[in-house]
Amino acid sequence: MATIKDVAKYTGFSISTISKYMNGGNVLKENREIIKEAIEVLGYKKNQMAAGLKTNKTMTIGILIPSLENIFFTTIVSIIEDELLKEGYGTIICDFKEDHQLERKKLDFLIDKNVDGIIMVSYAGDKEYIQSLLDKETPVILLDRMIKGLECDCVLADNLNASYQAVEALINHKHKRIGIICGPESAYTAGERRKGYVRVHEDYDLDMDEDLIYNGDYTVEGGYKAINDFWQMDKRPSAVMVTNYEMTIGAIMAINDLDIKVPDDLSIIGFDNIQISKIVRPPLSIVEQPMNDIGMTAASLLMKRLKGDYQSFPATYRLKTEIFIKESVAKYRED
Amino acid sequence: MATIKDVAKYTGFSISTISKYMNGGNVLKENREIIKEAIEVLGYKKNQMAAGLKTNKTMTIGILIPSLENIFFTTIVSIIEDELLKEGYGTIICDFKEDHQLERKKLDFLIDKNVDGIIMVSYAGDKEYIQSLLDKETPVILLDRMIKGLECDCVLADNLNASYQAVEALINHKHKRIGIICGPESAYTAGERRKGYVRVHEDYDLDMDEDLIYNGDYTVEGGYKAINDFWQMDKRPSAVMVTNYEMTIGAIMAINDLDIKVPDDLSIIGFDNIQISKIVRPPLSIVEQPMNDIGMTAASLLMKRLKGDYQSFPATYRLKTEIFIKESVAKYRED
DNA sequence: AACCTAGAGCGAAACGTTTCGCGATGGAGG
DNA sequence: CCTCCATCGCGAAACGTTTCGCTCTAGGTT
Repeated sequence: MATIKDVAKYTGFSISTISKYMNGGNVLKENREIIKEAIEVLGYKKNQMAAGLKTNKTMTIGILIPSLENIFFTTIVSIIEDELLKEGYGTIICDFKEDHQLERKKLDFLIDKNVDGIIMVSYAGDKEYIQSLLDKETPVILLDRMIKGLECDCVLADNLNASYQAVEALINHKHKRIGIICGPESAYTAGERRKGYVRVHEDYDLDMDEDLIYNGDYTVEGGYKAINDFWQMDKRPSAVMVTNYEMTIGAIMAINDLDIKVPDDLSIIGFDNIQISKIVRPPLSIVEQPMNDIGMTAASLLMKRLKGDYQSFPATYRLKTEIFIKESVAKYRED
Repeated sequence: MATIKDVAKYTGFSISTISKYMNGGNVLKENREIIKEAIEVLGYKKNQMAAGLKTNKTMTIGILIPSLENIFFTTIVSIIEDELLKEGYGTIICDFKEDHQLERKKLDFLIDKNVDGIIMVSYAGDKEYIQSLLDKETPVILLDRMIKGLECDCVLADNLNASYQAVEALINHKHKRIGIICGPESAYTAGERRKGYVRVHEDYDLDMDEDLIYNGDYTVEGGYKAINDFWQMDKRPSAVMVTNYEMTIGAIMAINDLDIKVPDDLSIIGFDNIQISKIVRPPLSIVEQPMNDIGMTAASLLMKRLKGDYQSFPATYRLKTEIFIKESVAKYRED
């Protein structure tokens, strides 16, 4: 492998001049050509480790997500990865299998790897630890969920309005008893989505039945159980919205098992994965998060911070969701 | 950040002794204790970059897959990542968005990052380039598809037997006209899955109609079109097997749109994702690849190579698939 | 004509490790 | 008692960069 030394020898310049060239410093135009050619001929590539030893930069970003099997996160990661690559940054992607213990461990691992910055989805929300990273000038971008009381950049979907609009659509279809299958109280997103539900009821002056707010746990089983519970009620809801992908799956399974007719017996709006809306019958209405936007925004915000631009820190980007109403939602009719 | 120097000063030993300790060399037991404590106190962490500069090891593995949005791959990646982490290796994960051009570019990127080894799913199958890596003693493990004419370690599912068994199951249900929705001719996996179809027909002495072998392209649209084509035939198949996940989705969409009754009008076996088998009605029969096995095997094979053990190179691990027959498959009845 | 300044290139120290070869010690074997 | 060898620790060079401060030149400003 050719080193900077070889290039220096080949061209007759000093090592420092080559280094200058490599880093975009002032070098005479004609000499630039000479060096460029030499690099070509020798196949010289900068040794990141050696450079990093001096600069304390690894040109590597750590990405930490709850699960690599969750397409919502991996889609975003894929976008981020591409954006960062354009700037010469590599990414180390870790998942913590939705395990609070592991989250800390994997985060530690990333830090050990000397990443220059971190983009993460935090469940545990270890305030002190993340603060200590920020103090060390390691930029951290929070994805999908904020951490209360922590001053940190954050990019997420507008969860409140997402559920607001979904429930609003149901109200416009004349539904009066609308169920919502929420996530765990501990999850930031779950709280926001619940708020949207509450607010739209207020705005439309609609009575709210606490029993119709189901506290799930963002798992398939949770969604399954929720529908079963709703169906055992004396006064069943005529419509229901599910607030994440896994529970949507579970809800559909329950609907199948209970032979509930959609949308005649129940209207339903799911969450996150547009693809499943196509394979179930009837086509499922869906709230879709702006994954592309989230990825792009997170990447460019991180780049900004890496360049030392801490303008408007801490920034929070709350990006608009989209709602697709399909045949799984119908006008409410009294039987 | 404390360096090895600080530890040396603190303990009174020389730098080289500390280094020796760090790398498991011979150090007096009592001194080991002293050093251990010093490291604790000072919070010393080895600087990978400095170490790597000497050893030419980054302790980083590159993983390259076609798409981060394909749960089959990400599940495997997640397992690999965990296994490698146990050995202190980090992973840089790239996807090439199913784009042959990008594959090479991303691979270059990984090489530029000085990864110690590579685990990849190759579509383009750039024989020369991968050979050049192997020549440079950079271990490469191929996942999911082999590259013809390249001597390289490889871990994949037993695709031939996967489709053999699926079609065999249909034959056992008395089906005579069985359709198969294959992948593109260029894909190694597609060829194997086709072979299984052919072989089981031979073994059971069943007539084979070439028209029932549909050459798809592993996309949702491809699966959709395949079912439509089959349904326009004079002599429709009574059962069909789909040979990847995306086409399975497409096939189900078509079945819904055409109002085909499963399994009365058509029995169907899908591929890869056990989860969708639960949310469609009736429950879908599925061929499942041993993702866990694939990941574990790939990781441990790579570790072996990294340690310089090139025993039985090139090794090919062909892992058994599992088949789950559900209600989407029924006994064939003449109408 | 004298003075400045910006541009261009150079030399050397520094980053934090690993590793090679050497010296010291001490116990085992003859 | 001498030799030998294994164990333990040390010093110094090396890995491939970046960067600071220096010199030199050429052109522009007074």
